[in-house]
Amino acid sequence: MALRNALLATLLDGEASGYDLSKSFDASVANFWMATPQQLYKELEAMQAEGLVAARVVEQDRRPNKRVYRLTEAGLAALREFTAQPAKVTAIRDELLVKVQAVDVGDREAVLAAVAQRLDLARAKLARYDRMRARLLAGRTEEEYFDEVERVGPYLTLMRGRAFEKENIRWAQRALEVLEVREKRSGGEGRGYSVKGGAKLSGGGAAGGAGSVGPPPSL
Amino acid sequence: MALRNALLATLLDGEASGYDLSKSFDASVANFWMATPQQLYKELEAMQAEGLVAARVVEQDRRPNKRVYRLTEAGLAALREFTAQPAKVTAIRDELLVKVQAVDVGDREAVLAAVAQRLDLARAKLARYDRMRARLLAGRTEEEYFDEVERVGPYLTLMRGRAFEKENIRWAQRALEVLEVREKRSGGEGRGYSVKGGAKLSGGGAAGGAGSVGPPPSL
DNA sequence: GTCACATATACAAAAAATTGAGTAGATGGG
DNA sequence: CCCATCTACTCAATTTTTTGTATATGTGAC
Repeated sequence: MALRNALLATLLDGEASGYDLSKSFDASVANFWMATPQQLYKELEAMQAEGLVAARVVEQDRRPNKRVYRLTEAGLAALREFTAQPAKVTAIRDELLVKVQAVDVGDREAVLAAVAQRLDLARAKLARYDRMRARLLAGRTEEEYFDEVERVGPYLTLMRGRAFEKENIRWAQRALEVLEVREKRSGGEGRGYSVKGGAKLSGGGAAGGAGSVGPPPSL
Repeated sequence: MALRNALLATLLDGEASGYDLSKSFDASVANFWMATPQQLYKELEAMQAEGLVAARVVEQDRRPNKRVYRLTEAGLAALREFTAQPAKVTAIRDELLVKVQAVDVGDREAVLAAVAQRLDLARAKLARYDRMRARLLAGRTEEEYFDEVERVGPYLTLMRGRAFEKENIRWAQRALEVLEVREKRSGGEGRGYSVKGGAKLSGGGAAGGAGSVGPPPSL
C-alpha cells in the first residue's frame, strides 16, 4: 500500500492520466518514488474501485482516449491518515553499490563504466531539478517563496532529490579517480583474493564450539 | 536475483552465519542493501543448493547451533559475472519523502516527528560510519590507505553511505526549520487545499492540444 | 523465578514488483 | 515510404518482498 500513498501525494498537484503519472514515476525523473506503468495502472484501478480517486475519460482526436484521475475527498482523507502514521525505515537497494563493494574481485572496467553511467544520469537529473527549482522560485528567494506559496512539500522533496544527485556526482567522481589509480597499480592480475583466505572472525558470538563437520560443500 | 549478489559481496568479508548476515543487512548497518532475516535464510538456502556458498554447522554449547556460510569458487565466479553486467537504474522509494510531499494537506505534527526521527537515525548511522571509517583507515590518510589495502570497494561504499547520511542530516534540519515556521504562519486550519480546486496551471508545457490536460509538474 | 530480550533459525500466506508480452494509431526523420 | 519513437494503455506469469507466526535456548534485570 505504499505506492498508493505516493500516487495520492502526486495527485495533489492536480489531475493526471496514468500515462502522465508513469512519466513522473519514471526512474530517470522520480526523486522519491519509482514505479513502472504496469504498477500504476493496476493501482489506479484499485484506488478508483475504493473511491480514493475519480476518473473521467478524455476523448482525444488523434490519440487514444485517456482516463484522467483526480483525488476524491476520501483519497485526501486517506493521504492525511497516511501522513499521521509512523514512518517505516527506508529501504535502500543500490545495485551499483553492490558492484562497487565487489569491485576488487570483479570486472573493474565494467564497474568503472557503471559508475560513469551513474555520474551522467546524476548530472542530467541535477540539471532537471535545478530547472524545476528555478521555475518554482520564479526569481524569489527561498524565504519569499515559503512565505507566498500554499504548499512547501514539493519544494522540500525537490531539494532532497537535488542534494542526493549532487552527492552522487561528487561520490562518482571520487570513485572514478580511485578506481583509475587502481587500474595502474595492479595491472589486472594478482588481486590476491581467495575463497580460502577470506576467513575472519565472524560476529564474535561463536563461543568455542566443537568441531565443524556439516554437509559436504555441494560444489 | 539481486539480493543474491548483495549476499555474495558481503561474504567477501569472510564467512558468516545467517544471523551475522541479518545484522549486516539490518536496516542500519548495510549502506547499500537492506533485507530481512527471512529473506536471507531463504536465499542462503537456495544459494547453497546452487553451490554458490558452502555451509558448515558450528556446534555451540549454550546456544542453538548455527550454519556458517562462505563463498565457493562458483559463488565468486557468479559475483564476477554480476559486476560485468550493465547495472539497472536504482529504484528509490522513500516513504518519508512521500509524507513530506503531502505535508501541506496532512498531519504536520506527525510529519515533523517523522523528519525528526529520520534526523536522529541519520546521526546514529553517520556516527557508526565514522567509526567504521576510522577503523579502516587506522590512522592512515586515504591515499596511504588506497595504496596499502587490497580491497577499496568496501571503503568506497562506506563513503557513499556516509555522504548520504550527512545529506540526510542537513536536509532534515532545514526541513524542520521550514515546517516549524509554517506552524506559526498557518495555525492549523485554512490550508486552502481542496479537491475541486486542485487543478492549477502546471508548469509551462501543455500547449492547448486536443483536450489535453497538462502533465503534473513532474516530481 | 520469571520476564523481557537476544540468538538462531523455519514455514507460509499475502502483497507487491518485475518481466514480458501485446494492441493500435500518430508523429517525425532520413 | 519506412522505421523508430511516442501516446495510452491492458493482460498474465513469475519472482520478490513483506508480514505474521513458531521453535528453542541463553542472558540479565528485577
